[in-house]
Amino acid sequence: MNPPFYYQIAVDTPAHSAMGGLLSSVLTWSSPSPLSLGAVVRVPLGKRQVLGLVWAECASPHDEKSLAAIKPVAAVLDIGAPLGTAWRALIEFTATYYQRSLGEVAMAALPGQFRILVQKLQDEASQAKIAKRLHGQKAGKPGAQIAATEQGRDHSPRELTPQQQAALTQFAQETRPCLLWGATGSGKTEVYLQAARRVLDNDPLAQVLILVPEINLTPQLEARVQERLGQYACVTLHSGLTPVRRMHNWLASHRGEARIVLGTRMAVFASMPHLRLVVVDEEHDPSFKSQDGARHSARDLAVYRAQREGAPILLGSATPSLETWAACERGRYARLTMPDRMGGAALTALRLVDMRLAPKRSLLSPQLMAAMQERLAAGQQCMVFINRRGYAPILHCGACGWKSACPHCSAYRVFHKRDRSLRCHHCGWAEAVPRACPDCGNLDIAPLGRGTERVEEDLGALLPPGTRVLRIDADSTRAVGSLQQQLAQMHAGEVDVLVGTQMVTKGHDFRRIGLVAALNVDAALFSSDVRAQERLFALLLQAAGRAGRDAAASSAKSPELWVQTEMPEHPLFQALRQHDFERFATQQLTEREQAGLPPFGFHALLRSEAQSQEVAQAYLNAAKEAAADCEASDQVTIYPAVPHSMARVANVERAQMLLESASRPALQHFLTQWQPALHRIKVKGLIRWAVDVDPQSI
DNA sequence: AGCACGCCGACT
DNA sequence: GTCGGCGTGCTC
Repeated sequence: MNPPFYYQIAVDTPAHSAMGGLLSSVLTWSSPSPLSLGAVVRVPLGKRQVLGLVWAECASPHDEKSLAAIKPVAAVLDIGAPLGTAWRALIEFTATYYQRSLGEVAMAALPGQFRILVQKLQDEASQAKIAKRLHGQKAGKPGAQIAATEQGRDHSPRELTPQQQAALTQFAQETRPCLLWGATGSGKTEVYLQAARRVLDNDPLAQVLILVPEINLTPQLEARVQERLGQYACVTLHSGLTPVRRMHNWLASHRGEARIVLGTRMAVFASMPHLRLVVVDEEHDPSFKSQDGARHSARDLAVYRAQREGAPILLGSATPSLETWAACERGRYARLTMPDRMGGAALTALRLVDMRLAPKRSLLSPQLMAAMQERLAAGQQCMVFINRRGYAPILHCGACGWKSACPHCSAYRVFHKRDRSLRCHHCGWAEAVPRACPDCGNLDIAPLGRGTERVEEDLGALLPPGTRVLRIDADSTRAVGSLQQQLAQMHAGEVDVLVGTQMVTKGHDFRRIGLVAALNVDAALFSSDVRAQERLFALLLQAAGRAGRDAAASSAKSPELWVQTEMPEHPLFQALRQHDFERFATQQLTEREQAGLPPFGFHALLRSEAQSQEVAQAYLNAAKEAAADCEASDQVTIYPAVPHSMARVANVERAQMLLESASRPALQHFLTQWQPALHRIKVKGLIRWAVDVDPQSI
């Protein structure tokens, strides 16, 4: 009998070892025969069987005790080739940079269906069955839902505008990551597709990764890819796919069969053995930053991955993130500029309404209503954007002051008139609207503020009878396909006025919209969130881009973006008026440099959750004390522990502590040193804690 | 995270 | 006398 081989295998056991660190989730198993690094395996762990990834070979342990604990690997999942060196490097980088265990990151990056297969099939113990499900070969049907490859159709390139051609040429010559800074309607998508075509045409194995911020944007880009690059197999990866389908698409990419992978942030972890081009569309979008588990930025990881694998990367946006913009200024990234809208479409004009002069508590100013009526009379459509769904954000009793607070969260429940409910948008707690004030019995309880439902109602009352108002938000689009159906109604001209949340500002071209109005934007101007203004600028410019793509074609009045504000003199609006992102970015970056904020300083948050605020903060305070002994702690400022801005959600109190450093490597080094101490701290009643590197908001 | 073991209150 | 509450602790 030959001596067994020993391997370090990554498994999902958060904080297994009190040592913490990268390898805290890597344990040792044996195998009678050699295994490939990157092989996906099933291993016994305690009483269960779990998914594992072979990470490294290791020597037989010398001490008897740990040798006795080692069990053999139970099975190897046949996924074709093992996961490659580059993929494993991406996982290792992610785990290190975002301070998570290797196993957690690796298991989250693999299709969830793998875990289910391991559990389902362990009693059947049939390798053949596992193989069959992995390949999905039932009666000759192809496993992956790969878009049909049509050889016959004409997929010849579309003629590019000179600025598109220039951007493409420059991109082909660049070795640095490239920002494609293109106005809304300048044709960024066509540049992505041509760049992809070049790569795919020249290399029969080449694969292209395209990331989009939202699942809602995949169908239309998929259609464009199908139309322009239909001869190449394309798969999507996003949370809307069934687990089995996602696994098949993932495997198609892993095997190199899918030449184009199109997806949301999860797609950055697709195994792509022949990755030759990465595109990140709307790179500034906050959705690229994961808000659960390992809080990674898919955009930043895409940049790392592309550079690591020598693939060119194109980051597209009309309003780039200030991080990306600063990287261009420093020459780390190249900037490709496309200022002109295609077909010479007119720039949307900004109209500011000074709400200090409007009647108190009115939301729709008379000027805005008059302008909308004018547009409607001219046969144009209007869009009203308000980032609040429901009827009113608060229900309020005028007699005793009762407000519709959520019993489980530090938030108010939103009044939804449609189903007469009070709903908490944070924990989901819902109740029927009380007939009278629950505290004093007063019958006269009133909605406070406005959401999409109420704006829809107001518009119905204020606009001429017969005006067709449609509302699009998370509530109206709950059913599958309803978003597409509602958008189609809008395109078909069956709607005069569209009311919606953020959802409607992204990606959809409504050619007949002449006027876009943004309501209730002032909160962002006064927010303490460092990125609030950046997000508002992007949102408003994006909203402006929804209007007037056809304006040049008709003799109609040029398109307008209406913003109602109590601070029309704010510099953000002055830059927005000129569609001058550069001016806005320069001004913001100057402020951030002076304040040492990103991208001039670097942040991490230590977050904690407990039944009480005291316990949550006690953990953070203990962590702060332990920090003094860590290397590089002199280069890191640790701020006092404070309650999270939404302190309680679903009866859990949340606290956080900000860390700041002028040096990214110093912060990284410090965090790595700190990690074991964080694991060692025991505070009674603590539910969980986590480090969030490069937090989106603080 | 699971899933054990383990040590104290209300049931057949 | 057992069923079961969830408090600590381990998983190669």
